[in-house]
Parts: sequence; C-alpha cells; structure tokens
Amino acid sequence: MNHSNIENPTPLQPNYVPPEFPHRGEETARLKAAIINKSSPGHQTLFVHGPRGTGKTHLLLSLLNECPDSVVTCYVPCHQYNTQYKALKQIYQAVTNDEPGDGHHTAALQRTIENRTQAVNVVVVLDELEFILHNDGDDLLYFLSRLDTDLTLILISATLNDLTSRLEERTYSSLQPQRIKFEPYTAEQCYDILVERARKALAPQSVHRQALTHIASTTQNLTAGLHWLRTAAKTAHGIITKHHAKEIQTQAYQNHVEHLLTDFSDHHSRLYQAIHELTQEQEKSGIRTGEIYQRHQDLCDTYNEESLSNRRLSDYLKHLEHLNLIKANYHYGGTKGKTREIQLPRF
DNA sequence: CATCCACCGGAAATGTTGGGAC
DNA sequence: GTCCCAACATTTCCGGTGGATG
Repeated sequence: MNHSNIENPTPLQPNYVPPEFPHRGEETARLKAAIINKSSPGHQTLFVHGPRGTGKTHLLLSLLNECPDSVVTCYVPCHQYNTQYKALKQIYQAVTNDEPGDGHHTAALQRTIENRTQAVNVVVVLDELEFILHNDGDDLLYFLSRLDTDLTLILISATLNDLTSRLEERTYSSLQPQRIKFEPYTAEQCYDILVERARKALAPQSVHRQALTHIASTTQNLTAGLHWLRTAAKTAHGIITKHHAKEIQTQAYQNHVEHLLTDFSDHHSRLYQAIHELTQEQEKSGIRTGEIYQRHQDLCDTYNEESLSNRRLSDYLKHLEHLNLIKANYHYGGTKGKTREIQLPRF
C-alpha cells in the first residue's frame, strides 16, 4: 500500500546531483573556466570553501561529469580516505585503472602516478580536506603540487577559511591556491530550491507553501533542508502542512545526523549519542570532555562493546566538530583546566 | 608566588595486515 | 613458506596550559 506523496524519490535523495545549480551562476562559471575551458597548461589549485549544504560537492561532481573522456578525473572524499596513502590509492586507481594493495611504499605509488600522468590532463578533487590535513595531508599536497603535469587540484572544505595557517609554508607557496567562496543560501534561495525539488519529486499540490518557507527560514543548510522535506513527505498522511513539518523537525534532524555519520564508526555514533543525552539531561549549555568520555564508556558497557582510549576519542570529537555536529569551545588552561566545552548547534 | 585543575595533543610504542623477494 | 618492510589503528606516555586559590 502506498499512499505517499512521493512520485519520484530521486530528487530528494542526499546523493542526487541536480542538472542545474540555481543561485550558483558565478561559482559555476569560475569553476568551469578553470576545469573545462582551462586556458594555460600546468598546475592550478582552487580552494573551495563555505558552509555545509551550499552545493560545493554536488557542483564539483557535476562538473567532473562534464569533463571530456581525455581528462582523468578523481574525486576523493577525505573523510574516508584520510591519509596520504589512501588518497594516493584513489588517484592511482583513476590513473591506471588498477587497484593497488596496502603493502606498497608511498614513494612507489607516487612514482607510478608521476609517470602515468605525463601529458595527461588530470583533475583531482579532495573533498572534506580537513580530515586528511588532520593526518598527513600536507605531505600529499606537497607531492601533488610538485607534479610536473597538467594538474587541476581542487580542495574543498566546510570548516576551513584559510589554508595559510593549516599548511606548511613550502606547501602553500607551491600550491598558490585561488579561493572560491560559497556563501550560504538566503532563506529565499533555499525556498526556491525546495520548491523546485518538491515539484520534481512529489505529487502536485501535496505540500503547503508555508511548510517550505518554514523549513527554508529555519535552516539554510540545503542538505539538512532536503532531509527535512524528504522526512516530511515520507511521514505525511496527505498534504504536507507547516504543522506537520514542525512536528517531525527533530526526527528530520536525526536523519540528517545519521546520514552524516554513515561513513564513520559506531564509536562516532555512540560519542554523539553521549553528547546528545548529556545535553538533554542538563539545562546548562556546554559539556566538558571528561564527562563525555565517561558517558561514552558507560554506553559501551551497556552495549557490551569495547571502549576506546580518551586520546582516541579526542580525535573522534574533532571529527564531529569537522562535521559541524558539535561546537567546541577550547580552554587552554584556566579555572576549568585545559579542556573543551561541547555544545550541540541549533537546527 | 606556588600549586592545582583536567584534559590537550605531539610523539613513540604496540600489534595487525598485506606485498614482494627469496 | 619465511623474512623483512610499509601502512595503519590504537594505546601509552607525558610535557604543557593560564586563571583561581591560598
């Protein structure tokens, strides 16, 4: 039995890459000029940054698709390929159509990549850059910057504004990145896009305008907004009203969080759960890390899972911070000692 | 002014897995 | 197979931080 409003679920899926990018004309033109109508051979690096849900990833994926077959393209989501070696493997695969195992020397992969990319146009996108910079990403960037090929390197990040402070000097000066900033959508622009997606995915007249304006004025993160709309469509009996949208707001946000965490470990989820629980229980805002580590430990005990060292969890917390799932206030000493205060953002 | 808070975060150590040479 | 060498996830170790307290 299907009494759902959804006629075509695809345009509401998180991985759906739309054919058009409204309100991103300037960014599209600049990226196209750099990638597809590249004027001069040699190196170029673009640093694409801006908040989550502003279309960075999807626009780049769409442009990679438009590249002619003669161009070797490689998209690397660095939250999954978070070391130089793993990222090199992805590039190696794109260049040679061959998958190397794990027991090689980094230098051997680098040499092969260097040889196979002579006289080839290569576009490499490193998305979620902060996750690899947390490890040995700098070495990777330095290697890529020194490649003697026609390489277009695109670095994407939602939490970094400035690479100068995050890269070694020689790496930065060798890359000379051009910045392209994606501003957040305005509520009006967000509404536009939601309307368009609703039109493509849902039965006519199945969503109230006020439901969409409510979503668009609450969050300008389009990824989150689309999760919200999809959740609303899935759960509505009949027309999607503003009231219904409000009712399922929390559930929609949880879906969004779950989606962000799919590529991460169960410990990441449990850590988030620990923070979530503590936030619900206490009215004071700001929870210190010690408390979170303790709660995570307790959760592991009840699920009969092995816990991790606090040192490791500290890194995982940083991952959640990179995903904008938590806000962290750093105290480098003082009354509270050296610690972080963690908060959940409002939707 | 010394000491303490409470955890940060770099570095080294440990254990596991996979590759290549013999 | 055996041996050695990489990469990697995780643990262990520990120096460091700056306002509050006495």
